[in-house]
Amino acid sequence: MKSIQEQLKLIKKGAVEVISEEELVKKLEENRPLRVKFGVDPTTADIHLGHTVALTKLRQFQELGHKVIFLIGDFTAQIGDPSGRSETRKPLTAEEVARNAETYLQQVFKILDKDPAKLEVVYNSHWLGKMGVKEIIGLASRYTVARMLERDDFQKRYKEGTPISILEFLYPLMQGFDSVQIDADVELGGSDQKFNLLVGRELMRDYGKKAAQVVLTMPLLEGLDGIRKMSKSYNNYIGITESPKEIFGKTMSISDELMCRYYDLLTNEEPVEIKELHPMEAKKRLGEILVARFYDEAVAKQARAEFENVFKENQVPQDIVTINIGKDSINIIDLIVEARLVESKREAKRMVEQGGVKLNGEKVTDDRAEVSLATEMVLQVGKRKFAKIIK
RNA sequence: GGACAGGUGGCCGAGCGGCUAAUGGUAACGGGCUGUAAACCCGUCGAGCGCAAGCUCUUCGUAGGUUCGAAUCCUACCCUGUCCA
Repeated sequence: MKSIQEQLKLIKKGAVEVISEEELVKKLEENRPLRVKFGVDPTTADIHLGHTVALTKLRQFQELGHKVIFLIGDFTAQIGDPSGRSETRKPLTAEEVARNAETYLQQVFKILDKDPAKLEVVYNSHWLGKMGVKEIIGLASRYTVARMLERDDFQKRYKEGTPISILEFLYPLMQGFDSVQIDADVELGGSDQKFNLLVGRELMRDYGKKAAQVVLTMPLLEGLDGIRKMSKSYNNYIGITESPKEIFGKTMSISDELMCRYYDLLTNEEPVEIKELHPMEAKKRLGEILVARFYDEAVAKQARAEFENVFKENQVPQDIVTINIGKDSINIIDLIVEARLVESKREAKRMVEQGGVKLNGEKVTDDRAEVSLATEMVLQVGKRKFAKIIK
């Protein structure tokens, strides 16, 4: 086992905050596998690169000989969280949650070690589902409104006059109660989770635990736009189950600045080496690393080759959909709609007007053009939408 | 329980009887530049018909109503916030 100092160094790598380091050292000195809690809400099935930041950290804990307690918030997911923005999240059924949790775990196992000594998967419906009103009230009595409003997100919304439901006050409490149940030594989370994690600390003390959990927060990964955090609802994410082509392609479209950040948070590459490369080369490498992580080396190389083929040499991608029209000739607009490359005729027409439509590499400028389907041809709309057209 | 304010296109946010498919910003999409970068510039951005000028349908919380005509006025309901109790 590594020395305390070495462990500490690795644990702190990339982290935003450790609360508190002293307590962490004390726990490490006990020389036992620590129980490292990490919770997710299985509201969506797919995980993306943003999640992998924390997962990678969990993996490090495992490698240091600690045990990850992977908590599926199946109970909380069934309630529906009104938090944040305008759209209230709709409650999921038990089946949906179970299904999501299953696929979620499947993906998580790509990163975490499944060894039961190092990984325990728990569901919070186990204890939360059994709580009675009395116990819930008991839990609620341990925290005050003033303290709740300390959370900057609540504070902001309160000042702005946007709604905050009581349920949202309950979330941190339930999450904290999970820590009590699990007997967590450490809880890991994104930096936006700081408040909730801290509530867990206090609740543990309140429930008479000898030592409260140490809080470790990780930075939030910016999404493809480079501004907002990576999130499904912003549609700026790279999902780890996406095709190699997509992962690679999306990676290539990020800014150089963001690329550095991704290197930082998602890889073990040395920053110096990267700086020496041409940015494009560096980015291709990043794409390869990412694809390799979720698939393998060979697939990564292939994704890169494919990319270079398509964009540098203006070739058509390999795996495009084939559309069977069943007619001898067809109007170009109808063809685009048939091929489902756009959603309406108007949009198809705009595409043609704007010069974004190509047939076998030739730009189509007339929206009344009749296309003869005697031979197989390739239709391209915009930079990345392709379809093979056959009669 | 009472008084007041508000709910508009993916989001933010103007409009407050006809000139409004609805200013502006942002996102998205197309084109240019390039490293399919980013930034930047130009353009598009509800749908159907038409070569086109243009026509038609659907959209401003929900349901009704007034009017030749409503996102705009009235009524009821739903939702949100503020202040008072």
